[in-house]
Amino acid sequence: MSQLPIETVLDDLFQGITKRDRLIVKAPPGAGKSTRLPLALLERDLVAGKILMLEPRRLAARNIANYLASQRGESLGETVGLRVRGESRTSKQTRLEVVTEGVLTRMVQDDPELDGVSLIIFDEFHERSIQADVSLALVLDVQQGLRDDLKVMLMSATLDDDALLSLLPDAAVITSEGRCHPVTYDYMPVSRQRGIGSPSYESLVAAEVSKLMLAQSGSALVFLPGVAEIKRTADELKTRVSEDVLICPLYGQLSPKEQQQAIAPCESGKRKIVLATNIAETSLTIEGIRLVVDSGLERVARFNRKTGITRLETVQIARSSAIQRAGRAGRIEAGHCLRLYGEDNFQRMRAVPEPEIVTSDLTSTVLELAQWGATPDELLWLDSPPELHWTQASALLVQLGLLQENQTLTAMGRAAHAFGTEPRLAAMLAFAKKCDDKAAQSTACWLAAWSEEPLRGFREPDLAKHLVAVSRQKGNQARRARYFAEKLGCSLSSDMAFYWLPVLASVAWPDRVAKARGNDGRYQLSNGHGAELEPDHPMTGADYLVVADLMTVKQGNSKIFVAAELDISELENERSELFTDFEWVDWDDNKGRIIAERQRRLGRLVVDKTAIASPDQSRITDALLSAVRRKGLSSLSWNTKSESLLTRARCAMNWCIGPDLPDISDDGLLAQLETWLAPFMVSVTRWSQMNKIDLNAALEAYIGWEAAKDIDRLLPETYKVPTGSGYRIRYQVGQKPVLAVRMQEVFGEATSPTIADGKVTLVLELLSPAQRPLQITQDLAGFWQGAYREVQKEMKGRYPKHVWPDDPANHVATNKTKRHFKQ
DNA sequence: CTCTCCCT
Repeated sequence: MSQLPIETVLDDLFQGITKRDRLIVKAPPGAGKSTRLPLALLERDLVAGKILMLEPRRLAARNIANYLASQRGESLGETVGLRVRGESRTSKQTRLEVVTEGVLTRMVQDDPELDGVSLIIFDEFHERSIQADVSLALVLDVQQGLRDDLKVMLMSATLDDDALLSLLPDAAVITSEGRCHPVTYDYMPVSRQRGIGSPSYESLVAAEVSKLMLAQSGSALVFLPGVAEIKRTADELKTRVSEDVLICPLYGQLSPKEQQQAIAPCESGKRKIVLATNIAETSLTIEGIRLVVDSGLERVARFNRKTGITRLETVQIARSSAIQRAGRAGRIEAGHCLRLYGEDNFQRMRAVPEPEIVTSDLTSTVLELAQWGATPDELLWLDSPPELHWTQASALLVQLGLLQENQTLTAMGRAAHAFGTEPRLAAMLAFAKKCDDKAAQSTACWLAAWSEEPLRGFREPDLAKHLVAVSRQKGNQARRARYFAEKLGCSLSSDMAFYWLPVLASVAWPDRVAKARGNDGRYQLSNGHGAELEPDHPMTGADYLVVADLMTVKQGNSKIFVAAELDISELENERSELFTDFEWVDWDDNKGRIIAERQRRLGRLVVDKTAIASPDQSRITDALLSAVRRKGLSSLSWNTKSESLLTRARCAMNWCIGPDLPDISDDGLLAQLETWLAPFMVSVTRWSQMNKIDLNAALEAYIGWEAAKDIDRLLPETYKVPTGSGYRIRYQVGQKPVLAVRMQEVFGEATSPTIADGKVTLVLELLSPAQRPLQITQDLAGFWQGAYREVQKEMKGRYPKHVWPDDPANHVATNKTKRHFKQ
């Protein structure tokens, strides 16, 4: 085998690893970074302890580990080991462990000092999965605080150097060439009518693939966004290709054995078409591939903060992914890539994919960091987790009973973390463990296994039927159920505990308990959102459901796919922590009376209520205040005086009085109604009496008598012009104050008048004798000198009886005509 | 026409 490009930089790399603690290895596909590099590290014996190499996918981890072991003439589990979910192949001899991302996070959590580990390699770091970002943050924390001898290496094909270097300024950067045989390209834009989602999309893809197979030699790798597209394309292809062409689907939910079949070499004389998701985009060599067909699409999980639901979206891939996908064609010999989009489209793609941590549900991440005992601002991030997502995730963990308000784990939270599954399911399993009912525990295991990997294409609304079906399956779900059962110390049964099932589901999805809005299948979820059953759904009419699977649609109610009927009183018996008591008072506009009731609530749902017979005055005040809050400040009876005080106080805050005043913005006042408005409502019992409130007095009391006096002095309501008349100053928040006055009345004023101890200049709106606007100026002196001449000429013509002096700055002000003046 | 990937 000829020398790989990475060999030429190995010396730099060995030097880097001796001198620095952090390394960045940038190498395009074919350099040998995931294969030659780790072997070279083992051969050189540069690091004393174990090397961990992180791969983003199980399939990739398994293949690389197998390949590395075979290169050393060993079998897996000797020097080279593997650790992924559900499979651990290591021994005392093991010096290089290939692991997946979640496994690394677990290892760090279980042993923060990472005893015996000397080097951690993050392969394919450019993919920026949330797991890789989180485990890097933890590993860097370990390096800084506990293990200054630990080395970290980030390997990537395409990565924003600047961002990474500013995160790790002292890292050694090693750049390698790639090696790739030449690849030729064809572009074929697909019209919207035949594009993704249209019924003819897969037949178009299949036609192009079979044409390519006729025209070219070798096997093909086709990148499609998801399982549905893969299955339909496979069906279409069967009728179009000859029998010596194998059609091999490849995606994550297939069993390891099926996946292995898809990437294994063909029998001699045969060729194959691999239909893959982006599981095959990196770290995977498939025998005999020299043709690539790229749909240019992928599915990404996008968390909707409003509904708390993660939805899969089909989106255009990034340019870096398009390059990776095409590169698969040139691994063995010169290849060809057909892109099912235009070349201009390729140029317009975003350069690199958006990091998952920015768009994902952070519930698992918050739990992980709480277990670690750090807040996000104490760790290093390439992209910080967004604060709003973080707060929402924390709130969910609190609701699940895993986190305390102070962000530390509860006892149940610590127990849940040990289950190694997503927080909702972990909370449910921890609850099952405590409830000490074997049937409930078995059901909990099946529910967790189902939720991790639901049955695809099983159109069945009843959650119980899903679990029964899952319990009859062999494979991933059964293995996971057994794993959970071991943790709970229970045995698995395919009889579901029907009493417990809805309770368990409510523990996992407390935000998705649904209350009927009527008899027509419309429901309200405890998170406040609307959801509905399909028409003629057998559960229509049930008072309460717990929704295990639903889909948000762009507009209107979410669609409920899988649910269980719930007896709300049973949930109250088993998990009263989910419920809160609440005294609700409000003014009902339609009925024209106070509503006062004691409510039992689950999230936003009112599950029970009793009227409070004769509410006392403070309750009535509360009700009216909540009506004010709903209707806004403008619903109060403002008059000129109170409105003027409020506006002037707000202006004063901007100009001269500063932050001593309480928050008197609309939001600030609405938030403090109890403080400033309530004391003036002692005898108000109906909305119609609200107009009796002296808002001026209330505001004056709120901002303080001294401040109110200052405001009157600094921001007077009127301004006295030289004639002695006072005119109202127009105040508006965010704008300069305006004084409208007839021009003649300010003769004798040399410069623009000011207020607020001279800090603010009045804008003069100068009017004609007939009160028509003539000029607006903030600089009266300048006006007299300049533009006044023109105005004077015009005014002399139109109002000859009035005085229009040549030197207005020093003339006597007047509101009268010449005749009066002469007398 | 409901579903990428991953977790002691």
